[in-house]
Amino acid sequence: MPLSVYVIEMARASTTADVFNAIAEPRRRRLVETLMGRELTVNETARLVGWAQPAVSKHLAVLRQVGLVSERRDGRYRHYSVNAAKLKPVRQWVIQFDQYWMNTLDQLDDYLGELQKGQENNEP
Amino acid sequence: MPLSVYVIEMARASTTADVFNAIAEPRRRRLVETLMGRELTVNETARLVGWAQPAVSKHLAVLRQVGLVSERRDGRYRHYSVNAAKLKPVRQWVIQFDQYWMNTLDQLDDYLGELQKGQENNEP
DNA sequence: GGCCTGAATAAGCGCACTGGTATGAATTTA
DNA sequence: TAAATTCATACCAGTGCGCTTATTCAGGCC
Repeated sequence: MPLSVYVIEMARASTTADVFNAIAEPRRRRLVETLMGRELTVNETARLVGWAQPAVSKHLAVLRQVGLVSERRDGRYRHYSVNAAKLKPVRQWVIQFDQYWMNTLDQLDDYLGELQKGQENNEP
Repeated sequence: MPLSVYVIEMARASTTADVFNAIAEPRRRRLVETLMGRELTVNETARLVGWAQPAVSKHLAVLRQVGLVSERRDGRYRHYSVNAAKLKPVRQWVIQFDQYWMNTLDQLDDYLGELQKGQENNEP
């Protein structure tokens, strides 16, 4: 008699499994872009991107479950904002391979340009 | 009489739709890491990661369809390698938000450390 | 030809996602 | 209290995924 084990068969990782899965959906990336650096209500966001409100709410729920956005309640309004630091695993994973493709001057220039920009934004 | 249109309803974007979806799967990220900077056959790869050969072949097929890996045929062997530059869209998308979370000295240090490493690898 | 190895592909299973519409809950306003 | 606004959630449908096992395809070797 074989030993049976209950296995949760996961056809494809849940969208809320991690940040990688959450941002695989283009519309969720669009939401992150839209909310980055500011705070918007659901309806404001829906108007900006031009989608139906339930679609926005549901995508925001996924982003919230992986911690990419936070919700602040204010009466019947819910203000959403982005926790950009939650993108760190993705950033780290991609950046580690830079040495394998950034081998032309053009690409190195882009890289230095981004660094410059980042430094400026971190200066007092 | 309403105008009917045949719509291919895609519940979730295909894993081969773009690089974001392709690397959402942890095992495919593992394959990218394993193949990065070298060239391995399917069986070599399978032994390294410890999975069955069909699993490796199928994940490699997905990565190949989005251009993340290339296949070089040599007799009955197929050597796979990574096209790291295909990660550029992901890299660009994530990096653009650095200014929103890299605001401590620690994180800036990490950033500069990575730059240093990249520069060294690009020197003759 | 026959056999072995390397690799891709097929079949079957269970599941969770997406979009749209409709509904429900919570809060504010008249 | 009733009406209106904001937002979340339930429901439906169709689809593709990932795993495992078995099979097929292709090339090399005797």
